[in-house]
Amino acid sequence: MTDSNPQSPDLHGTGARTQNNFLRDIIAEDVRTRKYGDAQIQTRFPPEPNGYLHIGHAKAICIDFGLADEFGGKTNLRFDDTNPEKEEQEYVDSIQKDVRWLGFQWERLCYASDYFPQLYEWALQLVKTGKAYVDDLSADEIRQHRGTLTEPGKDSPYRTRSIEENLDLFIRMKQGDFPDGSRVLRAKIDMASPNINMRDPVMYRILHASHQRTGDQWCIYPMYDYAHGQSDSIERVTHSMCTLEFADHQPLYRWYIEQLGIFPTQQIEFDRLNITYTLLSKRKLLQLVSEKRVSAWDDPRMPTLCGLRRRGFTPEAIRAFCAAIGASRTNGSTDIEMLEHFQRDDLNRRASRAMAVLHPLKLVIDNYPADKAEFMEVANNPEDPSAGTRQVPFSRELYIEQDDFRELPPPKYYRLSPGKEVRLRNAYFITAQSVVKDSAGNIVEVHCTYDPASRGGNSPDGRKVKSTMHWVSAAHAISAEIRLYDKLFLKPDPSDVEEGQDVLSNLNPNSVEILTGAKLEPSLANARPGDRFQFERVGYFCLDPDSTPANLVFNRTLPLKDSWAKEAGRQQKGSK
RNA sequence: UGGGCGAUCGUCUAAUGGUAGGACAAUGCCCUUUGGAGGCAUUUGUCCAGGUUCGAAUCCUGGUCGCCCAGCCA
Repeated sequence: MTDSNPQSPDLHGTGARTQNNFLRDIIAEDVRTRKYGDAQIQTRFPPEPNGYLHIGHAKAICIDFGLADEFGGKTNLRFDDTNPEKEEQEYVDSIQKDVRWLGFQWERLCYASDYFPQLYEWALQLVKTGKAYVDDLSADEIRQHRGTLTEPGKDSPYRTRSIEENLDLFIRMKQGDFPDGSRVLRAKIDMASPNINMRDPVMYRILHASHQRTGDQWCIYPMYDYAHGQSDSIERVTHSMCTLEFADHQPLYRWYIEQLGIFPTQQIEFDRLNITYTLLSKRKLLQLVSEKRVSAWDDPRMPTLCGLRRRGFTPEAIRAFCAAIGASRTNGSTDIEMLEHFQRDDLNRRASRAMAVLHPLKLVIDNYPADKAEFMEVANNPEDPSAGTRQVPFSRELYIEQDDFRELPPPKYYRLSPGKEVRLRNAYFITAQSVVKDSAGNIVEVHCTYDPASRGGNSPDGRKVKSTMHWVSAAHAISAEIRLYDKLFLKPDPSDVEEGQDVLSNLNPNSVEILTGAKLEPSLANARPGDRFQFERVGYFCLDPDSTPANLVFNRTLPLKDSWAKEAGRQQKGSK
């Protein structure tokens, strides 16, 4: 951090420094010049309740809530519920839950539907001042009249209707005199505008649909473009942050606000979040769910907040990630490693350690008494002494990881092999002596001897070992189901598909692997759903809600970084 | 080929006419009772061409490339 690169303080207790960005600059300047007088900074997070929130929304939430908070302002949660055909209460509920889980509290809970009466009054006003008209053209005809990107549109034949007729027709639209799709209310702006959004945009459509909040009270519904800017204005939102694709709509929002003479909210657009190997489109995520390519919205492979939560991700890590990526107006794609880094960083500091053997291999200590068992004192988190210690049982027969033994060790393999001495973490030094194989030649047991003087993991003679391995006592171990998750998509850009294919063709067929024979240290029997652990030398895991005392289920949040895997990969590559 | 927006290490992002910096990733070394974590070091960048200026990532001109817009979706 240098003087020429000032950064904001650590705002959310995430430990991550927040990058300066142009949004903060704009707000800071508006505060400095007292653009809004004594009024506080007001922002809003405006989701449509038509799906579950994902990590892309987390970025927007952190911007909307974070920036307001930084300048002593407030943020409303507003549901942009103007399309009853796609919206559901289930989504309204999940969105509130996810925003809270992320760690934010809204000032007011609002709904665009709360403004339907006001919006209707304003529409009446625009009709009366000749700024809006009822169009009888069909959707198809309206499209044909709209022109193209390079050609201007043509006026609708109904554009010159009298104010009286427009008023009568619009009122009757609202009364339910007409069927769906028969007419719309349009703003009278400019069919030749180079900005297509200004070519007499539709304000209201007839929809005899029941709305999740207003029921059958309305049969005309405002378009998003007619509702959004005014909703911001009603809430006296000072800074309305949204994604880049809405930049073209700004002139329209301003037009409505000017015609109506209401509070002018300032809209500022920033770039949408993209992450490699990840799909961030509500429509496509809905497709994954409805076509059962994943188990549900909260499938741990989903980038939804509920999916990430179930996977074991923490709100602190997601906030730190969002702070680190900042915001700009550049289209790009953030490496998934960045997200994973902040999650590992958080869990490394906070997660309790435990020993778990995913692929068990029996280890027998020949010179350890068969009837003996002792308890080893083990640190719950070496990064955090205040996390305390626990007692872990040790006995003659243990399980170790299959990967931790090689009869013929490759170069730079430091783990157990015949004649080699290693340390069992927090226990003893052992030396491999022999193996037992089944009829197929598979190693089913490794026999070793231990050094009783090395209890706790150090030899009094100062002898060093190259490797430390985790273990669980066979007699005391508990079993669990382990779900190993990997990337849902094969390509960095999932939408990079062959002609005629869709994103589903890029689905990773091995995005989940279920292990049923894992052996865990007994303390893990007390875990509760949502509890997160680091299984030492393996990765971060989280107890799944599917878990029962009789069948524990752990989700792998992320594997630990594994420099041996990298070395082994290098060796394999080199030998080809 | 209309309009809008943009282009800085491999990736994300700072520098607002004055030393191109940080994070992720990568590489090497050190350390380690997790081949984890940590420490140190290193590599890589201003889209191109002109111009203005003592000085340009920043300002100007002209290109190039990318994204968004033709829902009665949001």
